[in-house]
Amino acid sequence: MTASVTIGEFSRLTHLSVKTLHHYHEIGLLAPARIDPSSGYRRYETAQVPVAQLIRRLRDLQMPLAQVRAVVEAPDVQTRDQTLRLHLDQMERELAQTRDVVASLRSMLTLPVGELTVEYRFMPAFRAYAVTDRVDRDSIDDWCSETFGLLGEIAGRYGINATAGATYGDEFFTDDVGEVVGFLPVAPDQPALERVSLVDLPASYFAITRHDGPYADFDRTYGALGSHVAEYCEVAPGPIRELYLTGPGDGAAASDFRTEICWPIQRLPTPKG
Amino acid sequence: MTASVTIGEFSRLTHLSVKTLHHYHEIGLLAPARIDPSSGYRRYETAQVPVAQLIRRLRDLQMPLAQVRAVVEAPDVQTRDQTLRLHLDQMERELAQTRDVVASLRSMLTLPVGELTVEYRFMPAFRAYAVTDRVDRDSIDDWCSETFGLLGEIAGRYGINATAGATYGDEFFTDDVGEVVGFLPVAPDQPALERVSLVDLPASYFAITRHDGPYADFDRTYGALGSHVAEYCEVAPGPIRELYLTGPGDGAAASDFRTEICWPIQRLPTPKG
DNA sequence: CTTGACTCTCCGGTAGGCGGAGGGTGGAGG
DNA sequence: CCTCCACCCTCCGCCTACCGGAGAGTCAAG
Repeated sequence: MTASVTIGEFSRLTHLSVKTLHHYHEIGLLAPARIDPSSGYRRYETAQVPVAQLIRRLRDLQMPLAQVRAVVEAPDVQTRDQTLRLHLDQMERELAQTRDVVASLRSMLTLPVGELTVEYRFMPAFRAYAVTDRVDRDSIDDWCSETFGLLGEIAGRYGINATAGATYGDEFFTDDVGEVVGFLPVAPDQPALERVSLVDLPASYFAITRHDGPYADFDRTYGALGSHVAEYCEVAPGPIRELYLTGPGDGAAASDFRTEICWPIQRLPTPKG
Repeated sequence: MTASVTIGEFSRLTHLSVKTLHHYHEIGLLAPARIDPSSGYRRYETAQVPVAQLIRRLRDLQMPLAQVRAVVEAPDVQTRDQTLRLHLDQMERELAQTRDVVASLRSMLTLPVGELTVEYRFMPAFRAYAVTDRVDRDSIDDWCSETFGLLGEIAGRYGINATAGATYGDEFFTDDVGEVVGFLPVAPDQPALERVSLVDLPASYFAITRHDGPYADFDRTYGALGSHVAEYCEVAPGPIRELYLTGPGDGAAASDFRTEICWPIQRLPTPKG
């Protein structure tokens, strides 16, 4: 039913390099069926080929070895397939995202840098329903769709007609993980709810510009606005705000999204610097 | 027009971490505009933001820093955009490929392992038009479409009615790069041509199985056939052959591809081992 | 003058291996 | 039986693209 082969033969059967097999043995992911006690030679069984191939495929998909291990060591087929399916879904989302970045980079090649229109605005303090979390940058899309799904639902139920927004702490950008607050402005006498908290956002001056288009292009607008602020304003501490004038919740296409990006500043800049 | 900022501010403008900026400085990819001689503090210019953002985007697409450097240091915009467009095309091909692997992995989850039908056959020596190259595994798809495009064209022009194939040296699988020979069998008196060489393929016994479906699933059939050979046959040296019974050149869908995989063996196996 | 936020350099570690040195094995041919 | 060569072993360092932290210097506000 099954034959014993040397590491070189096994390498040919699985298309994994000898070095890789050594590595997988060392970390205990794929140990040879037995080891010759005198020579130390590894002997693999042909029955191990399918496992090795599964590992190879998962690695081809950039799955980290830790996750690969979770898959191949899954106690039963159901668990294994479930884990796998999750990763595949994940992969497909990332693929779509990469496609977006590629597309936006392409458009960046053909389209010139647009003019930047910056508006200075004082935003008074206001109360809002809010969802606060420490969010990882990789999962911000999921988090947003969940959060603004919830806030949108609440807005509909209570007849709140306000523009939702979010604040992003500095660490979110610099450390790729930080505090994010999704908010929906409400009247000061709005009652508390279970699923969202009630917060007061502080007043501040802001340098504001509108970003038109998909979120994949945000970095350019951020950079342009940030450069502008660095040149003409005094930066104030506190998180950056985004106001989602038109977003996915409005059933618009990504190219029709409208977002205001609000950079906190100390005061209105003096005309001419 | 431009303002000088500290590394921390620059980090916020570009969403690159301070550590990353240090790194880019060290390798000379993105040096600060100037360095304070007394304190050693880096000072960046806001004019550097777009470059930094380009780098960030390219890194998001997994582009190695060496290539990123080639792009940002391109002498003119034409060169740069050309390099970039090439990489983006490349990316999109890889994306498509990844999608295929994901799809095949999904089907692997649902479909059982098929029966393996192995046939033993003696293949006499024959002459063929051939294209021989040292091919990298990453570029095998491109190489094949080019090679078999050429061979197909020649077959059409000279009225050759034979099944094209290829041989793959061991190193192609074990080292991810090796000699590949695309061939088109011809009569022994076939005249030489300019664009392809004329080679004689040696006779050998083979263990042969037919792989039905897209090439992304090859590894399973390879593993199954290889395991079979390891159990029942004596492996012979020499490259593995593939015969493309039905392939992309025949206008078929990937699921209708038919390929014979031929594993060289010493002799016909003795019935019952 | 202190405090706290920033910044500097240097060292070490991470994943997932690759490449090579130095030395032991195994089977085939002579 | 010997020798040869291909194969195998372990160990060490290197690779990319950074991250984390230590220890020390710097800057601006209070």
